[in-house]
Amino acid sequence: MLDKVFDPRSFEGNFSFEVEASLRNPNAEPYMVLLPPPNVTGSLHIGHALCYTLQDVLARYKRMRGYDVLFQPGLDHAGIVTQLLVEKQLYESGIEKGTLTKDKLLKEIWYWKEQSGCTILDQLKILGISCDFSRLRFTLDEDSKRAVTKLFVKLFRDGLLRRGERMVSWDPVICTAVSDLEIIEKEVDGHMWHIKYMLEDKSDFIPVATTRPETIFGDAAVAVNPNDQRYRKFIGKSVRVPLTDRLIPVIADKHADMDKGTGAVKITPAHDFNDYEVGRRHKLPVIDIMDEHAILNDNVPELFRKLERFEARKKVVEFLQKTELLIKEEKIKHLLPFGDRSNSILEPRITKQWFVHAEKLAQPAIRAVEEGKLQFVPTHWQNLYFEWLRNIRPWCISRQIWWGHRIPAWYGPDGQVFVAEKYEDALKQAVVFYGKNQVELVQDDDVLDTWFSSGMWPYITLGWPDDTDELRRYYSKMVVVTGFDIIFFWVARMVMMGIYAMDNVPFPEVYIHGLVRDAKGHKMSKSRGNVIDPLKLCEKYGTDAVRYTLTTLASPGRDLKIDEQSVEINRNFLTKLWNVVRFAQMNGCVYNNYFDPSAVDNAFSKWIIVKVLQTVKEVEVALDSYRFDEATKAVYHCIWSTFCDWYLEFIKPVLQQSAIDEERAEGYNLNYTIYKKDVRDTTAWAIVQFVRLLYPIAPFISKKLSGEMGVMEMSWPSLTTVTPAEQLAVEHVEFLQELITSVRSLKQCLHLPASEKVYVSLNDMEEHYQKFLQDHATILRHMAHIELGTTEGMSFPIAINSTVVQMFLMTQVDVKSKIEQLRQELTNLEKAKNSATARLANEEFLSKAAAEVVEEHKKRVVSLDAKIQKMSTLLRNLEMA
RNA sequence: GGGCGUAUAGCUCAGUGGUAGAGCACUACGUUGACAUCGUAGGGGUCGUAGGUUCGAACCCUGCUACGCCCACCA
Repeated sequence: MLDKVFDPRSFEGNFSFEVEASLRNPNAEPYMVLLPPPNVTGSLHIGHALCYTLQDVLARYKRMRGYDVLFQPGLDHAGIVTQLLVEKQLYESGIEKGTLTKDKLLKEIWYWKEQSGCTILDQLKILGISCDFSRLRFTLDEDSKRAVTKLFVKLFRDGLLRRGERMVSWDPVICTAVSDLEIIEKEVDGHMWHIKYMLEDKSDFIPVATTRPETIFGDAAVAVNPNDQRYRKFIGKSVRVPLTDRLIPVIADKHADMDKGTGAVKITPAHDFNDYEVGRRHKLPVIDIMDEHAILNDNVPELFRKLERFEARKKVVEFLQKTELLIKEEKIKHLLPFGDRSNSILEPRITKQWFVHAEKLAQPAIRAVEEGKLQFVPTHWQNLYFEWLRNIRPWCISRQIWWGHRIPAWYGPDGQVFVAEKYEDALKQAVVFYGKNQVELVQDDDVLDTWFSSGMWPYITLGWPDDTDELRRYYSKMVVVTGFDIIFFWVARMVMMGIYAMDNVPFPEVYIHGLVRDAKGHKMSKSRGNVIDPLKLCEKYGTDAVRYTLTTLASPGRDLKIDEQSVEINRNFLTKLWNVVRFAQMNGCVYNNYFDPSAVDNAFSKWIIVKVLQTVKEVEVALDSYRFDEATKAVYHCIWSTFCDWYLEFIKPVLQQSAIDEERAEGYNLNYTIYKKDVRDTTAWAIVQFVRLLYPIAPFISKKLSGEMGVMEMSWPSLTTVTPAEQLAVEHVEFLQELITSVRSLKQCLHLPASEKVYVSLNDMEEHYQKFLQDHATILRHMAHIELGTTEGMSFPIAINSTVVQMFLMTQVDVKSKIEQLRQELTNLEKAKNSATARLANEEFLSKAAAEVVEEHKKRVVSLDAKIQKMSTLLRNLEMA
């Protein structure tokens, strides 16, 4: 027996889903869910909870539908994030940054990974995520290293990867290059300084505007637009770089925009992306004035050396003012690039880096989506994917940090590069290259962008580069569920690298969920203080309630607004289900394995079976199309509004012996012994189906309750077809529902107590309805204190479906308000009739609308007309009474 | 500057051409046997706006407005 009080914490811990997660069925259709590997440093936030819950719903659902499901977990080493975090912790424990050797720091990070890497895995287990933990992979484990090295070498040999000196975005705090995606643009307050660049003979000057006066020492030219009348006379002349003696040319270049700044722009090839290009066009010298920490180097006048960039800026402005070269200073707001990890302003910098020729890899990835081999759900996200891939630039994959995949490249004494999977192979190449046996090679110090290994995740986890059974079986049979914010970072790269290595898309569908926001629609953030901790919610309301809430909020293409109240509401729903099972237990409803839903012989059971099967179908359709919201709503509605509110109320008199005795005494002709058994079996059967439908979403309570009902295995409900006899039962029950609701409503309107006895005449209805009502007189009495047959007292019309029946009342009541209401009802009926009639009078409607629509309108008019006739007659009687 | 999304009841959201929906909130009534974490009934919407297509538009098309997001540029 279940406890009276529903407390999810009392049983959740009893279920571990690891065994079923690891079961493989080689004879079934393969299906894989690829868990986006969380960072080793991570802990579960609400976004993870959503993403992982949806995946778990899919995994469990597919398992129940008989698929061979591989739910693959993993952890990401998350290069920069992890290294920064460990360095910070070491710093807090007294170890200065930069004092540890590379080996020691790596040892510390590995140690820390072992300590904390399990945190998020434990949290996944709390959330009930049923991935196969026995297959857990790490993006930096030995097999991953082998795969990453292999792919790197393959890319290099195919000419898709090269090392080159280019301008990259440089993070001067972490001291590494970063990729375009790791840049966050933020608007900040700044200044625009207008500076005089004096002609060589000091006869005149060109005004130049800049936001970065400290970079004047790197200037190689001043550019003006060739069409700019103001400055045409200066082209070809030389101007002096302020605060120095250096002369630079005035050049004509379209890059100079006449409408921006002063129209004359300083060209600093070493410190600006555009200027770098201009410099190349005009073969200007590249003067690098900063070191890796963005501190000014020896290429600037002595006064400014060793100054940090912002100090230097102040000082330069100060000296420009002193020397009267400063024309004016304006306050402006402008966007600046920040590193997403260090939150420092990035510096364009020329360095040697490894680049992937992404443009080439992107083409088949674009085609895959164009040709429908890969579909985004919802579809519109493909626009974002296309936009990025069609404008993709070379992907800088080298990082000047220590934690990550070491780049498999070695350099000879003259800098010649040898790329190979192993040192020995590189050495062989070098021996051949130099034609001597003794060559000293040094391996590249850099590591790879974290997303390089993540991009390979679909096949790394299946054993690539080995040709494994799993790889053949599950690759391209998987699904990826993730947020739109990593379509570029991860999804696009998995597709590019997947097609490149495997010659096929890794997954045919990718589901993109929304962002979890707070109740007001604000992004959750620590600084805002509106972060919702999913684990705390689980603790308070139960994991199932949290999972259910996230699932029901997952409407396609929308962000999710969540608050505690919504979790509470769904907890209430689970409590309801709990109480349903208690009710079943109290009334001897036990699941019978041999119960045949098509053999039941009473209308109510037939009706609820039909409703349950409809719901099963709805849930299947919903989950097959990633409509998580619809799936939860269908179950919710069927359990609460159909099963609890109606079915259980219908059957209470049957289950309660005293009522049955009474019924017998009155001589009705139903066999209540069979009836009761049918009803008990059906109740248990329905509950078991509900629990099965809910299992993917709320596994803990489902497991618990199915156990209570005597079922352990979690198979998906099987559908049987609905026969005409069942259809009639459905009609009867729906007729009864309408009658009961209308009588209740009528009583309330007349200010009568619900317990007031009323009479319903059978005269106005077809014979099979009469018989049905007579057979179930107890139920009418039980649910609405309705008696059948009498035609005395005050008569009230009740419109049901296509007919109007009469309710009789023995007591005198004030009918004024009811008459008012009935008049309104009559008006509404007439309005509906008129609108349908008007349409039928329209010849264009008749000729152009679909035949069944016209037919439906005709039927509607006939039915409405009959109702109106009857209703108005009865209303007149009432008004005269 | 280019692109995407959203706008339906007080709130959160379903609804892809044929009689406007759900949950919550609200109002009234109701608790001694599944459940007050509840039940019964009820009120509440000119579907952002202006046009167009159509016999018929919340739904399709165009413009506009508001909010959110992505990309690019910025001396």
